[in-house]
Amino acid sequence: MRKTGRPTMIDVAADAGVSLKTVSRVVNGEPNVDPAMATRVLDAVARLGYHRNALAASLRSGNRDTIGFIAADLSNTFYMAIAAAVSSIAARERMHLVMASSEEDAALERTLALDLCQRQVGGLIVVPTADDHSYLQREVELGTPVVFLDRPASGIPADAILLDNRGGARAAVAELLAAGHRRIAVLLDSPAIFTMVQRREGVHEAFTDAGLELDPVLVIDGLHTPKAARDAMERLLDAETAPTAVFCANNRITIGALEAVLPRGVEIAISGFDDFELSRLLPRRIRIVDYDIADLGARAAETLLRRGADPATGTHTHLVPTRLVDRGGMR
Amino acid sequence: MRKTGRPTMIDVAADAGVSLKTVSRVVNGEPNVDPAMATRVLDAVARLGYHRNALAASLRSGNRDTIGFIAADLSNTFYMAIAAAVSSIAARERMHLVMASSEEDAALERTLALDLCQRQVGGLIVVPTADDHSYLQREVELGTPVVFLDRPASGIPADAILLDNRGGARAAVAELLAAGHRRIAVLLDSPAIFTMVQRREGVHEAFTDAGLELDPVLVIDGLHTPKAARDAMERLLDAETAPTAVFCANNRITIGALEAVLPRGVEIAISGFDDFELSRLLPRRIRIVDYDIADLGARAAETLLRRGADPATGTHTHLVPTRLVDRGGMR
DNA sequence: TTGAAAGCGCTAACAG
DNA sequence: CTGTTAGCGCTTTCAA
Repeated sequence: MRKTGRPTMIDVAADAGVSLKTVSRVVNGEPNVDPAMATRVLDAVARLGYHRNALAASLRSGNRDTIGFIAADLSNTFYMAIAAAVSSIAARERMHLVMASSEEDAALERTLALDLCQRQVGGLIVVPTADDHSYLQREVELGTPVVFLDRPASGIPADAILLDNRGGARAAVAELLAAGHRRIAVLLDSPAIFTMVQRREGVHEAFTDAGLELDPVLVIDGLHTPKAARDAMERLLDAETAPTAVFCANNRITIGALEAVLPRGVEIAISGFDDFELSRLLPRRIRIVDYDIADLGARAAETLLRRGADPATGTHTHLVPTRLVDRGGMR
Repeated sequence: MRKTGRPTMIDVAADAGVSLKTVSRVVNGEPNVDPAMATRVLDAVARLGYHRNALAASLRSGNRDTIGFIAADLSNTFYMAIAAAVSSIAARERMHLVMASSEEDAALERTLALDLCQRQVGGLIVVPTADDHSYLQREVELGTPVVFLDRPASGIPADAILLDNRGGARAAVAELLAAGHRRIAVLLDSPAIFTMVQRREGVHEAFTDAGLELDPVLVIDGLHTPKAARDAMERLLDAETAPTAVFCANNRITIGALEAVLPRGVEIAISGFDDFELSRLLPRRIRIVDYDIADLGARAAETLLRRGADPATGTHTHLVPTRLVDRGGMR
């Protein structure tokens, strides 16, 4: 019982009058221990208030029982929901989840990822912000499974769990076109974001499929906050030839657009990617490209655990399907 | 370079032709190292792809650089938001956050907490579900700071960060009374939950202050889901003497009540504890007992870190203030 | 079935 | 400024 004040196996062994190894056996529930001895050890454990030091144990055995999760932005409920899903799978496997946020900063992502590897995580789930992940090559080779989420990795072969961004956006816009809309506004976040590029492609595909063309004036990107989206939407509504419909490329943008549209009470069809809390309570009906967010996290965790077992060969990219649903329309 | 395949300091030392300790110095950025040697070491580090094993390092030094967070229910956005706030403070201190959910299960809470202690966390933030926390007594004595969040601990002296539940509920109901409402319904979750008891007390205080009495028929508790709250609200609205106002004791209940009220378009004042995403977009105006949720998490983290420095004497309970705000009314 | 000894990868203490 | 020697608390051989 030295500097930390915590009793060690040695203390327990001394107290029980057995060897260190016997204590180890009892504490770890190994078989072939004389019941009488086991009792003596357990008594000593209780008396001293002994708790095994899991870190020291894993040092020698090499057991890795924690999963690292690096979100792009923890203030976004999307990533929090994924973290919750991953956490629940981790708990099921008796593993721990340590989470961090790169704040959409590539350098920070790298630091955090490498930091977690130094902490000997059993695996890493990353929502990539960086555009080059070769910095993880070494860790992958050394046996740390890495799964990318929401956005693919580059410069390194690895599993990835992605949404069907293109298909979802395409379906949403195709529906608007089928309803007769021609002047369809498209609001997007920065084109530096993978999902935005994909969703934009989906929009174009829908137009192409219909033999129509998208008016570039109605396409606005770089909308990173609901406020920016609201302002953009207001400008569109004030324009001479206002759109009759709008496709919002993510939930923050949808919210911003709603903030512009609702107070005016203007007639405009709204369709958005990503569901959000309380979308059902909205006063007007909107269409949402929805998907199972818990499934996204769960698949990532499961893919990671499977990788843990067998080595890193034949990486896969999983596409999580989307579906169009009705939201709002209450009152 | 043994079983794990990962190079160790010994490998680096051999490669650089210096002693282990010199490698340690360079790797840890300690001063007083000859630049020439440092370069040689750094070269070897790069050549071998060496990364320091943080677990092994902390084994000897006793450094604890991870914070454990046990939420009551990670599917609740309230706790997720807190986790995000804690994570951000942790990051600022170069610490990691490992999170888990007790799923409102006392036994699980205990298992998780003790588990994290075995992993040598530098501190624990717990949203308590258990009604006895003496199981943590030992760890606290041994120097692991523990802070309770949202609900107080029992059977153990410890810091706690709580909301001003009573004051918030009281203010909300006082306002309804001042507006002339007399038949005020009160919807609550289970009275087994600390916050519910407090908020209920606040409601009673408001009535007492006004020299009025609360009609017990209008008080309904045990509402654990939005659905249950909606059903209860519908029953109240169908009753002969329907309430003219309702106080909802948490956000899930407020949402349920809204689901009952909005489609009917009935006139009833709604006041609820806890803000929620998009409350601003609601079609009708409601009053919310709001507070800074990030502040709640940040205070917990900061209290924990302060405890880390000085020993566990003079524990405090911090009350986070609430304020009444307008929400909704859009459209 | 039990135990002694070696070592996981690193840091701490003390010399040189 | 650099290296040597212990040891952190536990698991892992390998004997007894």
